[in-house]
Amino acid sequence: MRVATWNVNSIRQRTDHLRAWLAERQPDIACLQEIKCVDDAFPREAFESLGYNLAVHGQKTFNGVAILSKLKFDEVVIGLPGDDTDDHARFIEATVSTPSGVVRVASIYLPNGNPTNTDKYSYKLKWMDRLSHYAKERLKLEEPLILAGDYNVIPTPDDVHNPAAWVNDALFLPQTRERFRSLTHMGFTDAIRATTDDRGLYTFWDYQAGAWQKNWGIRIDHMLLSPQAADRLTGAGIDKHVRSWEKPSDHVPVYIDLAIGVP
DNA sequence: ATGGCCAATATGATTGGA
Repeated sequence: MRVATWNVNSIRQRTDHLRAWLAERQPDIACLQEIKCVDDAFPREAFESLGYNLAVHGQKTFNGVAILSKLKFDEVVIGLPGDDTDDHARFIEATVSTPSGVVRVASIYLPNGNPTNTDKYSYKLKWMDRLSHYAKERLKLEEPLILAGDYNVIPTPDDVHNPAAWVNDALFLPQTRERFRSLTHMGFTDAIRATTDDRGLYTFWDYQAGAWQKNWGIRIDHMLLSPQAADRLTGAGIDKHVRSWEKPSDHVPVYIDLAIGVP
């Protein structure tokens, strides 16, 4: 089974890119972030015609997440538990059945948090605390679980071209990285880091200042695996070349391969 | 790490992104 994640920065602007990449990489499940439209505006037919089922949690103008799956969904959960007043569309979770059992996947769009002297940063930290609480509960199920998405977290200095330039940024502050580590310490595996120690592996390059051309990138899109998923991990990768396509998203896809058979 | 971008909005300027 292949599972992937991609912040597409508007699904309507990236429909053709996503179709091309799906044909190329052939994921069984793809988590999307920043679809930037309401549910009814999602171009469903473009993906249903490729054999994907869709679970969409959209929002007008901003945010929005979705999951595409070749396997049919058993359950879908909309919204991260823990705060009924949070109206941002940043979380959707689904389960599918395989011959070897259930697989649970979440598509996550964690808040950016800048500027850090505003309530945007406290919202980010609270959101991360909610995510930790949810993750700890889910671990008790002892299922293969993949928490995939745009975390807006640079985990270590090896994950950014110029660490010094990011020390005061919400993506790299100690409190942010501390909360990300709490996820790995409770038992989740960062799939990319489980397969390589290479530096300079990035998933985002800013549109501005020629960041792509200079390879000024950051690694902020992650796939965290429960022990039952990590035990079946056979490979992981970043589709960097997609950033060089015409009119690209500023993020590129990340994918994993699991030793879980699909019909 | 900011000179340089991009997307959505009844839009021609503003907000958000990272």
